Amino acid sequence: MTSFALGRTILLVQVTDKVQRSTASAARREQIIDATVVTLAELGYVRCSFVEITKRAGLSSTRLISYHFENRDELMAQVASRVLAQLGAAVEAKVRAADSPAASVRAYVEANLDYMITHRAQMAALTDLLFAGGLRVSAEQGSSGVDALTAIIRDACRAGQFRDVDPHVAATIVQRSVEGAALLLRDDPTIDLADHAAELLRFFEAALAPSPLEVPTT
Amino acid sequence: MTSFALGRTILLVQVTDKVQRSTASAARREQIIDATVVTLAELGYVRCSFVEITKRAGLSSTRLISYHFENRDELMAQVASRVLAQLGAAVEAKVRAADSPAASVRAYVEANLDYMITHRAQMAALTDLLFAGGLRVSAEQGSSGVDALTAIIRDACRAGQFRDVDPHVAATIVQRSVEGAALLLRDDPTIDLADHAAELLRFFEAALAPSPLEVPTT
Amino acid sequence: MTSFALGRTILLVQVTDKVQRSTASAARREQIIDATVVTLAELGYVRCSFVEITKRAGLSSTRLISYHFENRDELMAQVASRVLAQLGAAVEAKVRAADSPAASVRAYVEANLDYMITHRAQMAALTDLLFAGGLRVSAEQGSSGVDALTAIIRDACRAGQFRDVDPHVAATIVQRSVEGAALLLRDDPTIDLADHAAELLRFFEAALAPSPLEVPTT
Amino acid sequence: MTSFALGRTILLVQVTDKVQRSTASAARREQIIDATVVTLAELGYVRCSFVEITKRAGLSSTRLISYHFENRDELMAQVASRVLAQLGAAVEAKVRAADSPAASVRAYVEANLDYMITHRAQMAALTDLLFAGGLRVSAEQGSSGVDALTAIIRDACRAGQFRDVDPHVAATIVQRSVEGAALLLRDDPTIDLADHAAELLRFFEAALAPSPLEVPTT
DNA sequence: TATGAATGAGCTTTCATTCAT
DNA sequence: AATGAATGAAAGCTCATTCAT
Repeated sequence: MTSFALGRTILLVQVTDKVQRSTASAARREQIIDATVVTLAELGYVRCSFVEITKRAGLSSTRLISYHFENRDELMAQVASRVLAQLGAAVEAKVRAADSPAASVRAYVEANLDYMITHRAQMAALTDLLFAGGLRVSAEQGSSGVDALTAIIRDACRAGQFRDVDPHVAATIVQRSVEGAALLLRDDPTIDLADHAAELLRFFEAALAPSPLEVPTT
Repeated sequence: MTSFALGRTILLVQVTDKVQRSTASAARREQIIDATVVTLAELGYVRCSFVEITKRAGLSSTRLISYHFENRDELMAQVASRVLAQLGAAVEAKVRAADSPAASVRAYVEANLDYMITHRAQMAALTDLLFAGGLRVSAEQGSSGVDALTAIIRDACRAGQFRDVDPHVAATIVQRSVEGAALLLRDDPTIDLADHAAELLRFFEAALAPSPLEVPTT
Repeated sequence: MTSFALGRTILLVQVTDKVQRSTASAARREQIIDATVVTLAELGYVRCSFVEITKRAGLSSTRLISYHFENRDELMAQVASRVLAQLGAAVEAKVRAADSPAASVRAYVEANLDYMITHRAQMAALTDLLFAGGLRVSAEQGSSGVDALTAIIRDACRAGQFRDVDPHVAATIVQRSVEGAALLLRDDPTIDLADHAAELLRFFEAALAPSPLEVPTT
Repeated sequence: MTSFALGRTILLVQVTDKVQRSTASAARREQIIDATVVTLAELGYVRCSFVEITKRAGLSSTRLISYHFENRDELMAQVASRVLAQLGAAVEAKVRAADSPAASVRAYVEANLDYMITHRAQMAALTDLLFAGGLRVSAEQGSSGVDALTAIIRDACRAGQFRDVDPHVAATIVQRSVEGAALLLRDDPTIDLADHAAELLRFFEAALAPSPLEVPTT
């Protein structure tokens, strides 16, 4: 749902879940993915080896990872995909519940920061994958956050509910600021993101609010 | 000058230029740093190995790198330091020449984007180092574009030249948006950043412009 | 029928067809053997792994191969046995139909080359197994084209229909030249083997033709 | 010098000796190549691992092999190249010393078989590389044996010293028969190749000798 | 008859680094 | 200042095979 289309882009997050898998296998994959998230958050992409994942997952050997995933890249892509889906779902739910453009933007920002706070390992893993791992998020999965925001802002502008801004640029600015919060959190895990979110929203609301003088000047 | 104090923070950019070095040695170091910039831009942090740097520098063996730099981390820190200094100098010069807060912000954004356009490899290398490489800019080095921006915005707010915003949050938003441009450039090297810069500035100027209803506090 | 008793001799082609097997099982084995022939021809002995065979056979897992064959060696031996039997039958039929020693030799060479042309994958697989795979053909199986040829030539020599040559050496030379054709075919699949066969026969007929000065010993 | 262009052909023996190497390094490489020959002869291509080579070479670690050779393929190619060069030199010397076409053919056959007898490990290694290893000998290195023979036979035919045969086919037959001897030796290390050589030569001399009736019949 | 899951042993290769000149 | 040689550790991956159902 969110973009995070940053970093050196080499791999593509491509989910191939069309492959039929048994329940047991799916559970194993889940287990491995979860352990990989933890390992990534703890050691970073470079040191996130099969051995370390195996330790954290309590597997009998690294061979199990090779067995369940095509290769390291596929595993990492699956991890990113999983986290992105989770984050996307969380954000989408809150945005859908909003009843005005301003509320949508608010929901978008808050939902993102909320996820960051409550899913620190997932965020750390995701950031690492996208930056250090050189993972490129596929178009669908990656840009939908900015795209959704763009649509919301565009509509609000047309309806006169937002000031006349370039919707895509505005959406990008919001997105970057949201992403920036993840990095603040990384640098200082004790930071109060709720506060930061409030400040961001104050700024964006002021920036997007229709100017009282605008109508007359038109 | 710029912040970029993001990413997994493991290392500190610590410049050891106090050590006296011969001219020949300095030239060698320069050559290696340049090749490292290219390698980072091309392969990313993870795959930027001594072997790859050696190839691009045309060195006889990786031994030369080990000889001139304490270790991989020192080399990377030197690269970051070098690029940050260059970028900082470029930005600082233009910001100093500005004669108003609005002009300062404009200069800041434009100078950053200008540097990105004209120094793509350096920018790619820097982003990689700071995001993926987990480099933390030391206090002196990264006296932070955000901090400078914050000061500018704070003064402008007090003088009533900017709307009453949280200066640090505003500065952060500007900084993230500027950094985001680097990523746009990476994803699409043909993008017109000048255009993007203009749009960003339109947005920020509107967001920061003093409300006509606000009474200057001074 | 043919020799090919070459190569690093480690295994013995040992047909275990005494084991009673169901029709379904037999069909599966056939399917796997066929896929193995294709894989051998395509990738060579060393890289002909269960995984690759499985892909080409369209099996669900390599486990099916382990299930139907004792181990890799048995599978390979079965493949060799199958192809050798096929080749042997083809050659034997034509040689039996010949009505003179010269015609027999001609039939032998032509039948071999004919098989190579019409069964390229089988031939490639067989060559790989016998040369690279280190398969040794068991006595029964490989009652050896060389032996058959030797007998033919010996009889013809005694009857004065062939020049007085060492029958076994002559047979070996013919056999090697025939095998060599398989390699020509492999190096250049567009080669005209019929032409090559004709040239070979011209040579051998001249070499074996009784000297006009020799008096038939019979 | 000789062809042995048999087997699955995947790699190319390509000597890149243009690279300048120090004496010590060259000695190491030689040592490793020699140990590889022994290992190949002893275990075959498949089981000829770096570990086994290291044991036989008395190296401190397999890392030394990686250090001195680009990769496994390069090592194997170097081994083949080395043996082929040695064999080629031995054969060439004796063939050059011959003073008639018949003597040349005799020298060629004898020199080849002689090398096989006196360099069994080398021959075993070479056969393995070309068959099991899927090494393809480059044009220059590979076919020069057959080419040289072809030229000799062609000249002799034109001069009336050999019967009118297809020179290339005749050369190929000789070459295949010579190669066959290597395989005889492999199957039965106690075989008397000198005897075999003599028999081969008797056959070829008879086959190539100008027919006494030929002139009149023309 | 078939299959999913698991496995241990082994492979080559890459890495930054150190020893010694 | 430079270099060749060597190195240990660790990595991901492939292999045929076995356990269990």
